[in-house]
Amino acid sequence: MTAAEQPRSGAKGPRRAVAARDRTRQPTEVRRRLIIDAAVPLIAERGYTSVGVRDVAAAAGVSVGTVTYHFDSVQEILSEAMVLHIERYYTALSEAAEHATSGAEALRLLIDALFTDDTDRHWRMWFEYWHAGEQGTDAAFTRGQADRYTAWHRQIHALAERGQADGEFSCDDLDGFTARFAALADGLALQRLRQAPPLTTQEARHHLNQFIQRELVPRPPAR
Amino acid sequence: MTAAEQPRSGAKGPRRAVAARDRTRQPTEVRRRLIIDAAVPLIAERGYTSVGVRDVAAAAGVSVGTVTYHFDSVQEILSEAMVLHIERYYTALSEAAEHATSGAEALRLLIDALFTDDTDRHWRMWFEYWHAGEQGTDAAFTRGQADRYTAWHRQIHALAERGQADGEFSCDDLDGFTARFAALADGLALQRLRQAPPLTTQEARHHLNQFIQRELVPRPPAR
Amino acid sequence: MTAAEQPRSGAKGPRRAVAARDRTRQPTEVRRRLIIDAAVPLIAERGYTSVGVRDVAAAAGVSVGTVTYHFDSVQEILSEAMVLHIERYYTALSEAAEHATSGAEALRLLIDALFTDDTDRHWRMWFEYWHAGEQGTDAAFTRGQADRYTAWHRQIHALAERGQADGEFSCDDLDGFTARFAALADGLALQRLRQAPPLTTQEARHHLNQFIQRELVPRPPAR
Amino acid sequence: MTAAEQPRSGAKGPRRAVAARDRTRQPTEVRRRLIIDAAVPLIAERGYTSVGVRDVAAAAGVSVGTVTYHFDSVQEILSEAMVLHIERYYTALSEAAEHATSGAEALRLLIDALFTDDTDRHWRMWFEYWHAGEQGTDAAFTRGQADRYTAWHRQIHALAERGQADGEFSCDDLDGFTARFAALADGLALQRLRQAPPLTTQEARHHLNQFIQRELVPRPPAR
DNA sequence: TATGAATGAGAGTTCATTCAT
DNA sequence: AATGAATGAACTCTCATTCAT
Repeated sequence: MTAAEQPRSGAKGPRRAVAARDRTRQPTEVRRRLIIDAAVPLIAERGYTSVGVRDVAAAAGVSVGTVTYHFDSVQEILSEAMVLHIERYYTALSEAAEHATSGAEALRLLIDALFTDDTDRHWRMWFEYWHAGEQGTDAAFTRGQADRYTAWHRQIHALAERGQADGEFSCDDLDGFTARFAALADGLALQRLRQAPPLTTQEARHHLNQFIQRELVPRPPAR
Repeated sequence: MTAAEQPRSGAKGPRRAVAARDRTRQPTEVRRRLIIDAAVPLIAERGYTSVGVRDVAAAAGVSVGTVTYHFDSVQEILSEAMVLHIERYYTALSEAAEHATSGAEALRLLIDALFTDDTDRHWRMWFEYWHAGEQGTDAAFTRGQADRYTAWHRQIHALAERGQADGEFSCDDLDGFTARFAALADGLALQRLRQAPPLTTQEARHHLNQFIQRELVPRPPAR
Repeated sequence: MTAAEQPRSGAKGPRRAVAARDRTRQPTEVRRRLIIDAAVPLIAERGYTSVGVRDVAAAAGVSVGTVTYHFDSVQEILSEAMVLHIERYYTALSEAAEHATSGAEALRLLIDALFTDDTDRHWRMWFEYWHAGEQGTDAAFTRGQADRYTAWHRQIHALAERGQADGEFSCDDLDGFTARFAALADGLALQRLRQAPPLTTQEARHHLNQFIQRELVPRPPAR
Repeated sequence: MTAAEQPRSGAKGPRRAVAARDRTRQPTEVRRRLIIDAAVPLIAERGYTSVGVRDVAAAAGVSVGTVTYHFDSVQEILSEAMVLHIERYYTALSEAAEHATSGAEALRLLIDALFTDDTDRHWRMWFEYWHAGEQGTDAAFTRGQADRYTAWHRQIHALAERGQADGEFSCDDLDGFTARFAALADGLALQRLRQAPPLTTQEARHHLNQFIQRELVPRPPAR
């Protein structure tokens, strides 16, 4: 899934691709997608500021010319790669929550999906995405970020609302809960990625569960 | 407010240090410090990946040669600048908490100091620092980050412990509280810096206060 | 403190310049001039669109980094090189005319200086300069061109006026004469550079002399 | 007026031919001509060094592949486009002169046709053509240029000769007159295209008419 | 005949680092 | 200690050309 390893052997010479290059032709949309897919792990591993067209080209198994033929700039590639990955992640989270039979269970499933052993790269990417918005990027990118943030908040909000509507628990400040939940998740991810020793996924989930227990007061099932 | 820009209107050729005449000699440590101080605002504003030796030199009013004379690499300058700034910030937070007469008040003061109108640059720097650890940086830097994180946690822990010892409130999981508090603070800062509209400082403080109210159960003063 | 030293030792082929490069240091203004001087013949021979930084660097005996250190862009180098050369040429023409004792003689000397065996490169450069103004270049460049054109016309005009004032010849339309003289000179240069067989310098001068004979009616010396 | 621009608003990825659907097949000669015709205005507007295969393809409404299928190189396209345009122009000039009933009138008509409000693009193209011969171009191109120059001179020469044969005026040096006339026309065109303020078409014609008045001494109609 | 994806050499530019002064 | 000219590797991007379809 990650790979994209390029032998890139000792090859000092003309730096040809390994064997006689495939030179397989792909419709633009397909090739674009292949390139973006190849860029995702690079960004997750090295950080978007350290990824260049040559890296992407090598990872995608095409020439630099091919990369620049399909994209207007590196920025475009990196942005699309980050966005693609982020959206994939959120889609996965949504799906996890959809299987629930109640709001409370949905939140629990969401928490379980938020921190597993292979969500680290997602979080890494998420913070790369976050950091990329800091400067230099255009308005569209920034707006996209804000939109994604909003959508994520809305999803949390909806689940909490559903639980409340179903009478599972009560909460006097749904918006506040949402903001705190989202913030806590982000902050725990930071701890997992930076602290030594890192927060375990289990601990991260535990903290979130503790949190909702305190914020969402369980209501006794209607008699 | 910070700027340090070079007017450089119609000028051609290489940029030069602003004041070339006052070639004041400074003891190494003094000069190092002056340079680092000049680098701090640059990083906060542009991000550390966008700050070069020339920028630092210009901001410090010295030549590039002077900068590289005192430092082994750009990395060194940027690392030290970030560390310096972070430590300053935490020192300020500590001092804010020290004026308290009780653990509970100390936590409140800490929260007040965490989000004010001029803590944005500190948070920005904090996330730059955080992001810088992602890759490329050496072990020492990474260790320093972890240490700083630990120290910050210890401080929160100590305040909570103090409150508990004084019987102000009770908490059955001080370590857990600490982790969640730190995470929540980081996550709220992320929201403040990226969301549209941004979280206000007031809201951020409110969320933290709500959080400790729920986590630290107040105990009636001993009769 | 930070280290992060890159060994960088094993460097396979550092690809140093041929011999131990001089690495002679020059004040910016001197180096700029050396580079521009090196660029002039390149432009005259290959045309300004075919001259790149690497060519200029090689011709000037410095590295590309040195070239870009002293100039903001290739455009800047090429523009300055063309301007420098053009101005040198016109200065030479002015000096040639200055030695004359009368307006009529001045015009003859001017014509002699306009077409000699080593004015071809000047004309070539002139047309490069002319062509460079066609598009893409900024307003300052275009204005400079117009100014230079005007100055050249003024010079011709002044000489003709002097001859008329001295009673050497009469001309009822000095401005018209000027425009035609300048145009004829340019047009003859075009023929010299492109026609097969090329117009000889002698022929070019002859045409100009014929022209002034027809335009400037000699007046019998006052009796 | 010419444009041929691609709207290409927010589009990402490679540019495509405008109308991809009407993949009409054309005999080689027809397609070549269509492509060359499309290239002409591009050269006149941007200069031949700024015109690429993609531009030509877009302007011709075909793919890059089609362009390179019909031509061996960009140079070939641009050369042919310039030649085509130049020849068209000279043909128009010839026709203008043909309607005359005498050599003198023919010259006047020629002058009128040389500078009108829509000859600017022709002159621009002419100088592009001229400049293109400077370097890089092959022998055939250079020879073609010389031939065209010669033909143009021959035409002027013929008209002057006719006038002289008809006894309209006398000229003791027809070759010299021809060279000067051609040179003057070129030089005036340069002034029109570069001077600020530009020479008006009226002035340009006036200068040429003045010139022939001085060079071709009118002879009283035979009694 | 026509297409357009693929290529790679080469362009201009940036910039951390070196080092003679 | 301080300077700033010099360096060259590495970057992104352009573009004529190739070629499978």
